[in-house]
Amino acid sequence: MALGANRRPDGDDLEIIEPLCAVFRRRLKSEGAKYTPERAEVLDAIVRIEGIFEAEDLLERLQAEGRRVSKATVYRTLKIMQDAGIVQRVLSVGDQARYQLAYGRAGTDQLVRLDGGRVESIEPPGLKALCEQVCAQRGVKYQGHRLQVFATAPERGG
Amino acid sequence: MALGANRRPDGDDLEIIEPLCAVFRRRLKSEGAKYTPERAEVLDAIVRIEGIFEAEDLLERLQAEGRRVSKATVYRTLKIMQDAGIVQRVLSVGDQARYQLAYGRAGTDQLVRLDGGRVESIEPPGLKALCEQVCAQRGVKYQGHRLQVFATAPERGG
DNA sequence: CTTGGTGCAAACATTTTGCAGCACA
DNA sequence: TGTGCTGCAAAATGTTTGCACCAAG
Repeated sequence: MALGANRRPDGDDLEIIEPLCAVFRRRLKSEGAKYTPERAEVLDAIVRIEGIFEAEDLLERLQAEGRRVSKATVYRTLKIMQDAGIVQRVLSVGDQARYQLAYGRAGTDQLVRLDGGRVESIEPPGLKALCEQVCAQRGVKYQGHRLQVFATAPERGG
Repeated sequence: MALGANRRPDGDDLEIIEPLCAVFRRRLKSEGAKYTPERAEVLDAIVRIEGIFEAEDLLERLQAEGRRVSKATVYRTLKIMQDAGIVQRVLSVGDQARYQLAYGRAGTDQLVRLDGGRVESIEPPGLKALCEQVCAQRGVKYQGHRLQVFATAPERGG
């Protein structure tokens, strides 16, 4: 289901879809851009992925679902969404660009399960202060930070 | 100056070059690989860069200095060094893979200048402990972490 | 000598871009 | 109705690989 049309109030993602969609439309309008079905599809897919994804994940997912969205459009939309603050590039462990939903969800800090790929938000106490301190020491202005903590399931027989 | 030959005890990088070179040679030998002049050049360039670099930085630098090392060799050497733990990939802000010396130096945490793109390594005190604590609380095994702190030049008139 | 390494250029994978027709505002 | 958007495929990166000759051990 695309975002703009036929939205029903019973989806469990709606709490996030609704405002996100609005943010996106507002942003698009503010720069004279259009809210097209393709862009809605992309946003919808991103929301449903619920985690970190690559451009190709989106493309595969959309095509597997029979959506008619081209590679070029996925990349173009992703770029717009980055500028709009809807998605953000996250730290990549490997080669490709990876993104995550940046709106409505979470802080910027994550616990990444290396076994399975699940990602959850964390809020380590005092982290922001620590980062601000680093900046203060170097005489630069703190603008933000992002932390990934990597973990695996605890050992059983070890 | 390549690493293996003509080393003199007055260089200020030697304290790091020496053991690194040894580590590299040992590693190469352990897998039946050879210690070639090209590999020495690459290692030398990496040490002299003293920070985060991309493959192309190495290539440019080497070629600007008249070293005869090809792109392919730079990439191949970089891969070997990664496996050997001599360099590590670090978080990329843009598109390309970035590396830094992983031996004797620095961790994975960075201060990213949003104005200009400079990246430098930082070591916020207690960060690792904080991350380990997060893992402990969730009952997972800490495997590592990565932090990026974003900053801009301090305001002057604001 | 043998085995692995090098440079080159072609192959690759990912992301970007030019163009002609199409659809949103 | 006009401007921007789409898909396609070609171009543009950044990285890897095949091959013939060369060098380290």
